[in-house]
Amino acid sequence: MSARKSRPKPDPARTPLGRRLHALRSARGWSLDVMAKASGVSRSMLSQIERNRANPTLMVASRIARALGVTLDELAQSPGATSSVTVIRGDDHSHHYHSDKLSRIRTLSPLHLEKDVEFYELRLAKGGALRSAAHFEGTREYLTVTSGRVEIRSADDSETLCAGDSASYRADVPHSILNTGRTEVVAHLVVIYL
Amino acid sequence: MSARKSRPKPDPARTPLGRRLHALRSARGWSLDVMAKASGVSRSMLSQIERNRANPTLMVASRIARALGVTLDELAQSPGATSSVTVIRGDDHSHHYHSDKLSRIRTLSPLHLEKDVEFYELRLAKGGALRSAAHFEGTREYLTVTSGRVEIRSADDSETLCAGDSASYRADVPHSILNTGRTEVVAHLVVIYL
DNA sequence: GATTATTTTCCAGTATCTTGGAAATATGAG
DNA sequence: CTCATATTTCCAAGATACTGGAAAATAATC
Repeated sequence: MSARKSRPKPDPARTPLGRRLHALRSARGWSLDVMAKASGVSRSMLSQIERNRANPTLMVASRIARALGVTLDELAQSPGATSSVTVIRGDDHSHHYHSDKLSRIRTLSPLHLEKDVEFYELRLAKGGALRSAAHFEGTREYLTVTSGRVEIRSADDSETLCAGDSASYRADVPHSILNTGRTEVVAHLVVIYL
Repeated sequence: MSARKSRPKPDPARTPLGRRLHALRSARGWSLDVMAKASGVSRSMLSQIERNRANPTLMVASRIARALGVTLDELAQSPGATSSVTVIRGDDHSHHYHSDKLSRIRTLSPLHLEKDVEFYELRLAKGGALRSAAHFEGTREYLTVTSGRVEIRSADDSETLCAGDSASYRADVPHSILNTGRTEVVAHLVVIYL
């Protein structure tokens, strides 16, 4: 029949999951049935997911991703619509540190490290800033402020951190760390290549 | 009371998701209520997920991952059957540091950090050692030796590092860092809760 | 120990995920 | 066109995800 019952589910669905799944499946010429057998998820379910009439459980989504050979993030997360900065407030007692007059970054792990982790000690004089271009996709930075106040900018998000605060944010977009306080900033930075 | 209703859900659950979530949450000192507000998922749901009494939808899982600042894969994927010890040789120039006579660990990130990353500065006097019990499953440590020589032991593997070398290894098994050289060891350690 | 506050778990109730099988639609052959 | 086959969508039915508030357990304070 051509007439719908009245649009069963308006489904605001900001998730492009359905479209993504359909693209991936049809791209490799799989029918719903084939896909069902490959993933262990029923044809009905797959159909509903593709039409955005249901958002699957993590378990089902995981099975689908595995059958397609993609990661969950590749399947679910929109290219860059995820949050950029996550802030966790720490307690107030700032660690006392000796302060220099110059801004500098000291590498605590070998430069150009062939690893997926690097870490640094950061010192920003008043007004100093560290601006970075986009790193490899999936790169993430973890910053802990030991003293001073800094502003983190990643993509469109912006957050201010005080002594004791920590933040993690995407580093695969242009990002910067700014000293917005009146005192020197001492912080420690961990960069993780996913 | 003490008597269970009869075990409501045996739940074969090969997914360590609950444990992972609990680890990540408690690692940053968040209560269910705080986590609920941060993620937009109800306390009840979070509690059930942690106890493996429910597997969330992709939407809910995504919210949780975003609140924690981790990717969906980091949250959901299998613990990662990666190798135990991975060694990367660095160049020789060791950073010069002043040496103490006593072994000690200095925390560069707030103790009981509300993050899934912690890092320390390690100082081991001659013959000193740091032995750790198993951490949460999926925990991994990244060690960079600034000076001295250390031996890393994780599970059955053992590797010796010199100044400038880095190593990553599983920390969800008993592991230890030993000063096997004649000089003091200075190293930096990053602990990541997967 | 008692009281208060905090955190976690339990408990309906509602919404919806998930599935097997039945309709509907599309594709092909003769 | 008719029939047969393949693919997708629709449809009950059962299971369970998800939530808000109550109860239980835990921690903190006096």
